[in-house]
Amino acid sequence: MDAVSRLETHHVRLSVQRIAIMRYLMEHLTHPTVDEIYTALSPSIPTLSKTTVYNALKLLSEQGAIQTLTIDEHYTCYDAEILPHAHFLCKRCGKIYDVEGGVGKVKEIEGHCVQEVHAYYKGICKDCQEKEVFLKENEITN
Amino acid sequence: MDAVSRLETHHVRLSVQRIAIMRYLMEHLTHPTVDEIYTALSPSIPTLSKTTVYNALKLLSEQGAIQTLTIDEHYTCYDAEILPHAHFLCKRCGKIYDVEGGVGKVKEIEGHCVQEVHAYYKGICKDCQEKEVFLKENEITN
DNA sequence: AAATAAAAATGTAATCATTACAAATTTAAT
DNA sequence: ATTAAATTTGTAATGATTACATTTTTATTT
Repeated sequence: MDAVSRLETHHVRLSVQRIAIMRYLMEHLTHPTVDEIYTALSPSIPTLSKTTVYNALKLLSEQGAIQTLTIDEHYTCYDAEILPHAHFLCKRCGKIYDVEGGVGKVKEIEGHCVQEVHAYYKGICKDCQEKEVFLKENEITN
Repeated sequence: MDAVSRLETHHVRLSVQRIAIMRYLMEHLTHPTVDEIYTALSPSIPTLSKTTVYNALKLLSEQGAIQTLTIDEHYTCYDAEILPHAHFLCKRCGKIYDVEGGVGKVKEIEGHCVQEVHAYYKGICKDCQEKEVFLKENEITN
């Protein structure tokens, strides 16, 4: 499914900016931030405003076309993968990984209507653990 | 277990401010924000600085004496309940509920070392759904 | 108890992500 | 082409969080 179809499916009116943002997210499943998206699209859309990126992401998220991740305390990031899945935030490098499994999709829990299910894991990722071993072996400190 | 013991268990050096903050969190499991804590403790500790609250919460969280919740996009809140449990954020009223069950405690997932497990649900809480019915019955709009 | 050094608290200023808002532009329909 | 509504844009404001220098507290030693 392409970006335009995704927007139409979720009843988002089309615009050059929205399509570009939606497509960027679908092609970059790395959970980018507003700044990353803005910086990446600025060259091809020179008039693009950061406010537009904020507005578009807010709308897309509200309409369910994308997912908003508030895993990191410092900034929000976005995910075009809308099927329920869990994330892993590396506290060392800040990278966010998708992980298999995670919590099941419940519609209701203890009387509350569940619209979104988020499962967050935090720790030290595989890559950083390997670097850690290397650093220790070579007596290098941070 | 009292506040002082909790701090000592997690190797946090004692101070009047840290004890007060720790005790406040243990007595108010409502996931308060920095502002709520600061406002609540200011009368009894008139010299209290908001920076101190930030510093203390950061340290307590790093030491595992409390849990930091980044469920809400707008502000961070804190929880003295450190046993793994899931939360439910009501998108209507902003209240955060503790919910039973949630994700299991895994130590490792796909090679990543898991230090914290967070499960977030978002939706409309029971209370708000009931108010919604009331509003519709009486033709009152937001 | 006085002296000393380390740790912690304090207050102000700075930072930075996000939002508000008004003006300009674009889109879609008539 | 006209018109109205929606969208984009840029600037300014907001507000949570952090940096940092100073002051105060705490714990230890003499």
